[in-house]
Amino acid sequence: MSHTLGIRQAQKQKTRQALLDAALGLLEEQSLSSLGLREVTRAVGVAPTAFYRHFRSTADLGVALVDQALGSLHPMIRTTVSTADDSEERIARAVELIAHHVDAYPAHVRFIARERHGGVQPVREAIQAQLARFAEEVKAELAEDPVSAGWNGDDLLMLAGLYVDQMLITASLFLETQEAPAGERERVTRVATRQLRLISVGRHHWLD
Amino acid sequence: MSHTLGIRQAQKQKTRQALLDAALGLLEEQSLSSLGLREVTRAVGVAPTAFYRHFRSTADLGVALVDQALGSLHPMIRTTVSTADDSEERIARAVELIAHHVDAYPAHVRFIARERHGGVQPVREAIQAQLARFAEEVKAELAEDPVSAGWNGDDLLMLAGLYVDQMLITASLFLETQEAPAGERERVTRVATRQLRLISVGRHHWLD
DNA sequence: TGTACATCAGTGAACGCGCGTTCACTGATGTAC
DNA sequence: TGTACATCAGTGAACGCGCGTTCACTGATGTAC
Repeated sequence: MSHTLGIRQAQKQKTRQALLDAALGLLEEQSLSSLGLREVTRAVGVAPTAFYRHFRSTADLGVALVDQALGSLHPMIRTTVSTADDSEERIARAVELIAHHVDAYPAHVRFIARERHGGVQPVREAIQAQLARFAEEVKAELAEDPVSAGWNGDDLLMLAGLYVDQMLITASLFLETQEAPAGERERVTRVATRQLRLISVGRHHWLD
Repeated sequence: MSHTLGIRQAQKQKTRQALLDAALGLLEEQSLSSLGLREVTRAVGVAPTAFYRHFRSTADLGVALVDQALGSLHPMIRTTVSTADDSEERIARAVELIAHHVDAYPAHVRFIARERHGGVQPVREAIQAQLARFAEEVKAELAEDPVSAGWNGDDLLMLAGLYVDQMLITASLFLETQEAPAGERERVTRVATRQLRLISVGRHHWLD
C-alpha cells in the first residue's frame, strides 16, 4: 500500500487544488498579473486568509499552476513528436492529438500560451525552463530517428525547438476556434498539417 | 504645407502620446490586464481624470498601442521577408534586421508578444487582425518570388504565417537576451538562422 | 485689429469599494503515554 | 482503549490604501463679427 495521507493533510491538499482550479478558471478572462487573492478564495468559498496557508502570493500560485499545466502538456508533446516524423498519416494524427488535448485541457493551454510572455517574471521563467526541458526531450527522441543520421546536436535542438513552438502555436489556434464559427477548426487543422509537412520536408533535405 | 494643428489639438495629441508612452513603459513589468489608469496618469504627471479625455479605459488605450507597436513592426517584417528567401547571406541579414528592431523598439516587441495571447480581448483581437494583414502582405510578396511557382494560395498563406510567427518568436527571444549574459545573443542568432534555413529548405523542396 | 462668447483639455475634491495583509482565535486532527 | 496536550488549516474582524468614476470648475485657445 502506498503512503496514505492523514485526514488533515488530505483536506489541505483538497483546498489547495480547489484554489488552483478556481484560479485557472478565473484566468480565462484575465492575466495572472491582475488575478487577486480574494477573487480566488471567494470562488472556492474559503476565507481570504486561508490562501496564505498554501501560497505566499498569486505569483507563487502561478508557478504551481505551471507544473500542473505542463504536466498535462508533457505527454501530448512527446506523443505528437514521436508521431510527427514524416508520413502524411502520422502528421495528420499528430495534429489530431493536439486538437484533442486542447479539448481536454483548454484552460491549461490558455494559461501556458498567455503567461509564457506574461507580466509575472517567476512564472515566465518557470514556463521557459520547462519548455527548454521539453525541447531537450524532443531532441533525444529525434536523435533516435534514422532521418537524423548525420545531424549535429545543435541542429537537433534547433529542430526540437521549432516543433515545440509550432505545437504551442497550433494549440493556441485550436483554442481560438472554440468560440469561432464551425469550419475554423478544419481550416486550422489544414494549415497546421501543412506547416508540419513543410518542416518535415526541410528536415529530410537538411543535409542535401 | 501640410495641415497644421491648432495649439489646442497639438497639446492634446502630445498628452495622448505621453499617456501611450508611459503605459508602454509600465507594461514592461506587468500585463495590460493589471495596468491602472491612475498609474498611467501619475507617470505622465496629469490628473487621473485627464485620462478620460483620450481613452475610455486602459483596454481602449491598449488597442491604440497595438497600432503604434505594429506600425513599427510592419516595415521590419516586410524587409525581413523580402530579404529571407534562400541564400545564406540573406537569411543572416534578415536575422540581423530582427535583432536591430528589438534593440530599437524593445517595448513594442514585448507588448505585442505579451498581449497577443493576453487577458484583454479587444487588444488580442486587434493584434490577431493586424498579424493576419501582415501574413496577407507576406503572402503577396512570396507570390512574386520564382521559388513560389506552382504554389497554390493556401500554401503561400500557410508559409507566410509560418514566417510571421517565426519572426515574433525570434524577436521575443532576442528581447530576453537583453537581460541575459553576453553570448546568449549569438546563440539566439545561430538558432534563428538555422530555423529560417530549415523553413527555406522545406520551401524549395515543397513540390518535389 | 479688437471684442464678446463658445469650446474643451485638464483640474481637484469626493465617493464607495475591494484590495492585501495582520492578528488572535477555534476546533478538528494528530500524538504521547 | 482512554486521556491530556500539541498542532495547524481555516476563521473573521480590522487596518490603511489605491482604485475607477462623477462632477462642477477653470482658464487658455478658437471663432464670429
